[in-house]
Amino acid sequence: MGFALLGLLAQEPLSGYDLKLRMERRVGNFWSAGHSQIYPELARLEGEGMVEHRVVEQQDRPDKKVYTITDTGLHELKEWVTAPVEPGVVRDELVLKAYSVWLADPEKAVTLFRDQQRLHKEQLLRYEEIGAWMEEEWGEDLYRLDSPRFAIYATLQRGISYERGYTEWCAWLAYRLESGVRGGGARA
Amino acid sequence: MGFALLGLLAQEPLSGYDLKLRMERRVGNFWSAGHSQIYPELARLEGEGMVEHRVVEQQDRPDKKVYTITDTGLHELKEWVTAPVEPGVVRDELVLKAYSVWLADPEKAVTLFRDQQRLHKEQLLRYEEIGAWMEEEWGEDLYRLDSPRFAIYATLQRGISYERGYTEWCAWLAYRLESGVRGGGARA
DNA sequence: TAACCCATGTAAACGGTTACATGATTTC
DNA sequence: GAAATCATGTAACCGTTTACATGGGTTA
Repeated sequence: MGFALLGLLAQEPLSGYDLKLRMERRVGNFWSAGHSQIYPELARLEGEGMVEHRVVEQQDRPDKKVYTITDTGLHELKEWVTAPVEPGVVRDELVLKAYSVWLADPEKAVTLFRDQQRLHKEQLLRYEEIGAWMEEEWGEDLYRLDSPRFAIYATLQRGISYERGYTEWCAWLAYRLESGVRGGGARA
Repeated sequence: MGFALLGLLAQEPLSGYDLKLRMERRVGNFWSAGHSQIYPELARLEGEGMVEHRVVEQQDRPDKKVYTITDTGLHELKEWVTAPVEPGVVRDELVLKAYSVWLADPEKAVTLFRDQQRLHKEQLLRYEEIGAWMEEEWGEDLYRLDSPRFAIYATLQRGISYERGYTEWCAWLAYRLESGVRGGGARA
């Protein structure tokens, strides 16, 4: 989790509250955390010398602690980025449901998977819109390997490929459920 | 987690150890659990009347408890299968790394993503082989909506679409990293 | 004889979610 | 006057992972 915060702070100094807002919107669409995780984690990172903060006083709003990544933190983050990853476990409740779909009423199952197809399709369209916006607004930056915009665009591409795959799978399964056969009857 | 166990027990009675073996191989490729989670969970499910067990004595091996799903358990499982799902958070360490890849040495990053591409490609090929085997061996069953084989095949299809998408994304990113530009230089 | 498989459990640690807690300012 | 935003924290709970624990039988 700490590296998600460091990844954000490597781009710009932010308060815990700012980080919370960005983490709720899902960092790179593939991570998230609530504020109750963020504040203690910032304290931990500061204890390890990865970040430091200064208090910024505000008139109309509560004062805030603005965190900055340190050289140590930046170094650790860089090391971590290219360090090998062990394959993590993927957990997906819908796929687990699919595993027992043979027990279900096919009509209800169709409803479930068509609904999910629609939701993932909507998310796909949102991602594609954002992608088009980035291409227009950020242009050449998307090809600069040392630009954060390139990295943000890269994670968005994974979002697009993920949602496209998910949508297609839902559609495939819903179609099979609609046109399939129950019981010992033959196909064709 | 309980529904993963119920889903397996709906197909056939199994011991805790049998369940452990199947859960390690990832139920439907999208769930897993260790034995330390399974045994207490089975006790909980039995307490709720979802499963029951009888002790099977063996000569050459330790005795075992074989669990069977009850009518209650089967009913609960059926209800759950078509119940709506709240969109869960996807956490992917590699995508989180991609989010900070602009800080990294591009050569090291290429190594990371090419390695991951290869791993996901290999998994894809394994899945596709299994799929081809199922189509050959299970034939018409893959079209019978009330056959467990249909459901297993359906989850495998998600595995295939997932690994294909992942492989393509890794390839896309690695390619960009190989051919990309560093610093303020223009593209083309 | 050492390692591995079968078989079943408990305990500690860890990470994440939900709930508790406070308080000022601004918008409806 | 009520609700939402800004801002920061703690505490309890829950699910998962790792480690501890035992013990007989088989294979290399």
